[in-house]
Amino acid sequence: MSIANLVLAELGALIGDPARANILAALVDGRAFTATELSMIAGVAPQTTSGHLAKLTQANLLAVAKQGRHRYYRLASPQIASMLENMVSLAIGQLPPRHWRPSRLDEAMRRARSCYDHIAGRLGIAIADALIARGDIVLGEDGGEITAAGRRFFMEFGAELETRGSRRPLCRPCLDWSERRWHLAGAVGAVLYRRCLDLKWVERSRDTRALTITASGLGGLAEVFDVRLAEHCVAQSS
Amino acid sequence: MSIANLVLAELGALIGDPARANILAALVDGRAFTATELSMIAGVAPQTTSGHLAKLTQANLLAVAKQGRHRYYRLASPQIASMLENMVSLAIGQLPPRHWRPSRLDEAMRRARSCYDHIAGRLGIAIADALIARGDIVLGEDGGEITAAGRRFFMEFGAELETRGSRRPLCRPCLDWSERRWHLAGAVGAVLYRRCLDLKWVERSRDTRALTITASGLGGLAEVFDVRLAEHCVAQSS
DNA sequence: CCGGCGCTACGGTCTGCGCCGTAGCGTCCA
DNA sequence: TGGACGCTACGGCGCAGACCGTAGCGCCGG
Repeated sequence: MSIANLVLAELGALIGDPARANILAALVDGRAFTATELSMIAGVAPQTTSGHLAKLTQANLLAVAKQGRHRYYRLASPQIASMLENMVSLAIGQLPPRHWRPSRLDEAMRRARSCYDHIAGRLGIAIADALIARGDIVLGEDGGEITAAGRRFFMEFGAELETRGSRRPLCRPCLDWSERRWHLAGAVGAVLYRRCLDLKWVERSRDTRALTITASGLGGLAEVFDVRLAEHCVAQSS
Repeated sequence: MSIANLVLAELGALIGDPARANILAALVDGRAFTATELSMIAGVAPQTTSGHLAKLTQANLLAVAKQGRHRYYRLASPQIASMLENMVSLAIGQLPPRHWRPSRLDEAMRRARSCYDHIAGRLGIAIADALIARGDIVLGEDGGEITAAGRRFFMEFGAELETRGSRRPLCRPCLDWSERRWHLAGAVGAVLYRRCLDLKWVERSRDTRALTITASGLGGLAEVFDVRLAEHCVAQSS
């Protein structure tokens, strides 16, 4: 059949290797890592990792930025992060229904995590729900729009929406693997995440995508988004 | 890292084999095929195909139905079709920008095709646009809703929405690989497709997912959905 | 200028798995 | 009931590719 499923097979094969899957999964939070860091993450030697990175880059899945003697690799586009989360979401769903014990990390990830450059997990969904419920955002078939009220809110909130020139979709749904629902991606998702970081409402951790909600974040989220997360939803320690 | 990216690698590896990718791509239109038919499609011997089908079934990507001495394989869920189209969409987008000559088949596929059990391509998007523009459907963050007006329209249109009991989402966006926009999936997409088939507005072809828009379909679509497809958008021959 | 470091290129090894030939089981028809 | 057909199980072949050791190329700091 046509070229389409050749491409499909190639893409699948790229994701299909455990080392490469580790690399891609590590980059889903949007951060850039050096080749050596990724080799640690992937669990293989730097030489092998280099080959993997070359393949992924040639397929335009990764973008690379030289900085001195380091090479920083990151996902080439947010859509790729969405697709990966989508695949994980579906794979977990299709998994044989053995009830695995939710690990502590998994629980933290389910609560709130970064997905490329926006927020996922229960927190991400709660924010999306709030914005939609109050009419600030309408998700359309090709990504959705921000209403006039929404623009006003974002301005008050201190989240500058850069609408000039960027061909990036303002607002796009991204399927959540833990909650099996959609959260906000696109420029809106990015600017919300950035603002929450600036306000120190959430903090990213060193080596995982899980986000911790701070005490001030708990108050702020409740006030601004009417997001009332039960106490047990906030990290106990830290 | 956690179990999530092991699952990711497994899923990728399943899709990553050319024979299996062919099989999956053939099933994306929602039809069920026998093992032998799929072996022809995949281009490998029946024994090999049998192994592939077993793997895909064990991973819950395919569902199988025995009928006499035949075994009909189909995708286990519409979400899988969405994910596959999503992957193709992204892979084509990431492709090196060599301008390939659009083949006749590709053009037919871009015009209108079936995607699992709903309509994709320019036609699918036009219908989605129309329904959203007139307020029959509002796509929400977790799939969208049908308005009261929408329910009225569907009833008049003769498309029965089965809301009882089914846990299937009524309305869900599905990314279109040719147009790079969202079209309607879920129960709404299915019932629309079914109705268009019943009305003989579109006809499926034997061995491809491309749909041909009939003359009566051209009129009906214009009348009901205000979809005005230019003449050259309708199949010249046949 | 030299040594250390990050990264990549190349060659060889080895495992995994895709593939088919043969064979066996169940189903349908004459 | 015998034979054709659809499908799957098993076993051996062969190849792609993942992996690492060695080596070479840029970039940095002293």
